[in-house]
Amino acid sequence: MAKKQKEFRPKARVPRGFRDRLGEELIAEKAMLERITDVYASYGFDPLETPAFEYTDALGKFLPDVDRPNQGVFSLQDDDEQWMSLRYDLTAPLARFVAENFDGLAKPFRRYAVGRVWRNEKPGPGRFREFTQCDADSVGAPAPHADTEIAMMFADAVEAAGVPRGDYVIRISDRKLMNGLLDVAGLSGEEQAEQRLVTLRAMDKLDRLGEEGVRQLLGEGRKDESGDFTDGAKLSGDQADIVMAFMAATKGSNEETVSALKDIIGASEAGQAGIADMASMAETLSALGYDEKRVLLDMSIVRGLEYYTGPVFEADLTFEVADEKGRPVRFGSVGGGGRYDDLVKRFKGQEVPAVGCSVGVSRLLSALQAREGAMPKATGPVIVTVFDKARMADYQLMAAELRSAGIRAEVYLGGSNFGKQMKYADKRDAPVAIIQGEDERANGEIQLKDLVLGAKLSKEIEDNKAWREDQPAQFSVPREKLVEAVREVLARH
RNA sequence: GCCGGCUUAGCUCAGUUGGUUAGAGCGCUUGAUUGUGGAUCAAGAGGUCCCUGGUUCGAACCCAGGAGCUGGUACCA
Repeated sequence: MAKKQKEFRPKARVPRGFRDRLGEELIAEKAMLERITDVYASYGFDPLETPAFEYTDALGKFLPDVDRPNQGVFSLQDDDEQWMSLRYDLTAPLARFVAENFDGLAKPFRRYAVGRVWRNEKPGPGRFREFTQCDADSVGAPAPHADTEIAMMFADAVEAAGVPRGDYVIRISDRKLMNGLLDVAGLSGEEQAEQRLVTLRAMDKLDRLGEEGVRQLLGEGRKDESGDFTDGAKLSGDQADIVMAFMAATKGSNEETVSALKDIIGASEAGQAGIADMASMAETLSALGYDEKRVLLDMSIVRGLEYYTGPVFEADLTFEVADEKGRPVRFGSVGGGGRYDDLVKRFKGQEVPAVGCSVGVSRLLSALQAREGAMPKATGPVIVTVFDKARMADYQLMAAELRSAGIRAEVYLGGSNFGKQMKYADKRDAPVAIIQGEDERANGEIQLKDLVLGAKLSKEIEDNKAWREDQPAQFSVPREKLVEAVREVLARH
């Protein structure tokens, strides 16, 4: 490299599907997480934290193969050649933890967890490759009572997160009901595995595609708006009728839904078991005051296909919001959960029943934000302006006094003149600026500028000169009254 | 993954039927105001016109490939 090369400048950019977050959003999310985990804790769940990485085989089905080691998950090979992956949810790590520490844990083991998870897939609106989940799970408790508790707590958590009652609904179905349906529809044979999958996926799309779209997917297939064709399940007309009737068993009342289900899939053994669990859950929930407005049996809920073995839940927002271009946005699911009796078995060989729920915090937060418009700006710190750098200690002392009184405060440490310092305070959303120049110091005083009031008054500003001379939002107080005066101004707004 | 649209200043976008110095609004910087943010006025900075290759005397514009964004769809533990 004798020749001088053009200096390499990396492009400053965030990776696809990831994002930077700051200020108000983080503060709001932290508060939301705290409210949710308070609910979990109040039900007797304890916190657990597990690492971001797990050995890939512990995580489950995504064993990296030579061709696509990162399909769905982010994976890398440790220096001992073992594959590790970033966790894609908090449930698989829980199963690993329980299996690893099984003998020492009180069963049922009840834990909640907050953590980031990563998925290596196409990002979309409101879908990122890194996001935060907030889960609670009971391990070692069989259906249906633990499931009922989770459903109830799930509703409480969504409400605590800030969704008013009536603006969400927890929809519940049961994997056993679906097995019953597949029995009755004659789809339980070995060779029909593929058809079963396609059928369940089609059912999951009822809310989005409507009856007509789902019927197409149950039959030959469906062409979407972009002209892309999706292969269908190729069911016969009779089979499709049964599936549609199953979903139509979803009534406004859980009791009616249960009774309608008996007619459709009561003939199947698996179906009966599912119906019994649903009936028990619905009855208990209703006795506890969780009626259909909060918890609704809904036969179109499918959720992930891999590990659920019993009841499955989904939390849906029922209000509509518009995006910044005025188009309606469907937020849909902001969390889910269900029963997974076989997850720990993968490690232990021994069946360990488990059930849990998960709130997608970032999604929920952006939904609430979209509805309520921009979040109220967080108030910035009090800014102590600097006139004379030689007297920095005086300014720092003022800030220190404010801090020990519990008020956020910072001394301006940039290099700019006084006008710029005011601009800085403005941009930081500071409520108050503290000013002490030569004159104030000589009198043992400081000036307080009420920036919030000033902003309000400035709406009527016409003559900048008069404005500057009057300084209506500014007043002097004795130096020793600093904290008291700031408190007073803060209390105004 | 598949199908479409888009990519020009920090942001929102105009423009060029292929021709010399590529524009606006907002924002930013500086000044009018050596000690006062938000109004007003003035000046200024800021662009590999997404990347690579091709066609052409000449490409930001046309063509091909790629990337990113976006909408739909598929998958989603």
